Amino acid sequence: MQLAERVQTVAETLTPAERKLVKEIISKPRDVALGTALELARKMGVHQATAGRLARKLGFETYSDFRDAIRDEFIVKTDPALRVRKTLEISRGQSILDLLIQQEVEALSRLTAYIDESRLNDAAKTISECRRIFIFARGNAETLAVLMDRRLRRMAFETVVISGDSRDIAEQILTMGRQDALILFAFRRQPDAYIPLMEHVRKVGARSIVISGAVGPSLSPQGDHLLSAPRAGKTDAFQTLTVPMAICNGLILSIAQFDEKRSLIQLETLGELIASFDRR
Amino acid sequence: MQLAERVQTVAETLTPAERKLVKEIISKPRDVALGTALELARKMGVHQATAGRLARKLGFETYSDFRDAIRDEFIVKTDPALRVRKTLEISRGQSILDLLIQQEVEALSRLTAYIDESRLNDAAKTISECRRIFIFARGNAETLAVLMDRRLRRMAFETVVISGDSRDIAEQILTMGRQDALILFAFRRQPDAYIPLMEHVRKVGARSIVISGAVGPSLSPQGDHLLSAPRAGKTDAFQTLTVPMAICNGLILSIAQFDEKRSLIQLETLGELIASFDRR
DNA sequence: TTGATTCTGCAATACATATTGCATCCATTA
DNA sequence: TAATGGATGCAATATGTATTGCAGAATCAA
Repeated sequence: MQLAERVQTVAETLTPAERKLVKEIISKPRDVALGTALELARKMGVHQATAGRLARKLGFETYSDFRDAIRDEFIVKTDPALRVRKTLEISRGQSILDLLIQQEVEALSRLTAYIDESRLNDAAKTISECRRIFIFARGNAETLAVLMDRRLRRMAFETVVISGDSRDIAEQILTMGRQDALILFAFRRQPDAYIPLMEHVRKVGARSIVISGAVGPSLSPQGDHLLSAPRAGKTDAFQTLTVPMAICNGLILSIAQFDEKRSLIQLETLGELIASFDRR
Repeated sequence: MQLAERVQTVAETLTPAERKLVKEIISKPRDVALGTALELARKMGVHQATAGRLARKLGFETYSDFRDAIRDEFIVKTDPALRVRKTLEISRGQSILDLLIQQEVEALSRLTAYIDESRLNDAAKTISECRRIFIFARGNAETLAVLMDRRLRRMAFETVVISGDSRDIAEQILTMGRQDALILFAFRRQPDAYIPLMEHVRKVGARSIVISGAVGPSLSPQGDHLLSAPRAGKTDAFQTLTVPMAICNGLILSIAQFDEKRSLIQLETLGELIASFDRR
C-alpha cells in the first residue's frame, strides 16, 4: 500500500500535530526516509513521541518499519542509468503528464535567458510606486489576471481588472492618471484593444507593464516594461501559462521586496523574504 | 572526495576482512547507505567492529559519517530534482527568479511520483462521462477555477463555478444530480464548505475530483478521485500554483484524449493530440 | 462552568547501533 | 620452533534512537 493511501485511510482521525507531520512526510519523503523520528519531529515543532505514534497510526508496527516503507517507495535502489532509460521510455511512449512536465521544465529553465533580475526589478519598482493598478487580459490569460489581482490586493494595492467590450473598457479606464499603472497580458496575438489602451496610457502619463510570450517583442506600440519569454510547447499547439505565471510570481516577490525596503525592514536573505511572504 | 578515491588511497593497507567489506560497499552502495554496520558486517561474514574500523580507515570520524557520505554520493544524487537544483546553483546566482524557477522545477519533477497516468485517466474518464461540471475553489486557487472553467467550456462542457458564502453555495448546488461532477481545489487547509459539499455530492450520487497539495491525503471525507502533489516552496511560505496547474493541464489533455476516442478519431501519438488541441 | 475526552510533551525506559579495550589467532621472520 | 606484530572477534560500554506511562493542556459537550 502506498503512503498516500495509508494517509487517506486514517485522514479523518489525524490530529493537528499529526497533520503537520504528514504534510512534511508527503512533501519531502526523501528527507524523512533518511532521518530519525526526532529530526522529523523537531523540524515540524512537535514531540518525537508524536512521530512515533503517527507511524503506528499509519499501520506500522514501529517507526523503523514506517521509515523502511518510505525508503521502499521513495528511494531509488536500482541503477540510476536503468531508471533514466525507463523514464524516457515511458514519456516517449504514453504518459501525458511526463511529456507535459518535460516541456514545462525546459521552458522554465530557459526563462532567465529572457528576463533578468534588473528587468524584473525595474517593473516591480514601477508598480510599487503606483497608486492604482489596472489589469487587462483576454482569453486564457484571464487566469493570470485573477492571480495578479488577488496577490496585489493582499499587498494593499488598489486594483481594477478591466473587463468587457471596447465601450466597457473605455469607461473603466476613464479615471486612469499619471500615478497609475497598467499590467497587460498578451499571448498568441495582439489583443484588439491593445493599441487604444496603450495610447491612452501614454496620453494620461501612466505606466505600462506588458507580460507576454513569444509575441512580446513584436507588439507595438511598446510598453514601458516588457516581460516576455516563450512558453512551453509548440507554437499553435497546447500552450500553458506556467512560464508567464512564473514571471508573475517573480514580479510579486520583487514588489514585496520593495515594500519591505520601503518600510525599512531589512531581510538578510531572499529565502527569508520568500518565507515571510504570504504566511498566514 | 569520492568514495572510490578514498578507497584507492588506502588500498595498499587493506586487510582481507576489510577487502570483503569494500567489495560490497563498492558494488552495492545503496544498500550500505541504508543499512547499519552490523548488517553490512554480518552479510560479509566479518565482525561489526571491523566495519567500524574500516570507516575510520577511510578517513571518517565515525561509521555514521561514513554512511552519510555514501548517502550523499549514491542516494541524494539520483534524485532528478536535486540534480537540477545543483546545476542551477552552480550556473547562476541567487536572484528571486532563479530561486523561484529552481523550486518550480524541483516540484514539477517530483509530480509523477505522486500522480501516475492511470490515476489521471480515471479522473479524466469520470469527467468526460459527466453532463455538468461544478467547480469549487477558494483563495488563490480561484485562479485555477478560472482556468478549468475556460478549458472545459471550450470542450463544450457545461460548467458551474461555485461562488459566494454558504447560502449561495447551497443554492448553486441545488440542481446537482447523479450525472454531474464536482472539481474541488483545496490547498493549505480544508475549506469550510468542504464537508457539506462533499456530503451533498455523495447524497445526490454525483462524482467528485479533488485537486490538492500536500494536504490532499489528509482531507476527509475523501472524494472519488484525489489528484494531489506537493507544491513548490516551503510549507507556510510563498507557494505557487504551478504544480496544481500542471495537474489541471494534464487532466484537460487527458479528457481531450477521451473526447477524441469518443468521436472515433484515432491519433497516432499523444504528441499529435497535444499539437491538435487548443489550436486556433 | 464543569466534566469527560483527547491530545501532546516530558521523562524514564527499552531497544538498537556503534565504539573500544582486551584476548586470541594467524602469518611472518629469525 | 619461538617471537613478533597486526588482524580479528568478543564483550562491555557508550551513544543514539524509539517507545511508553503519566500528567498537564486543550477541546468539546452538556
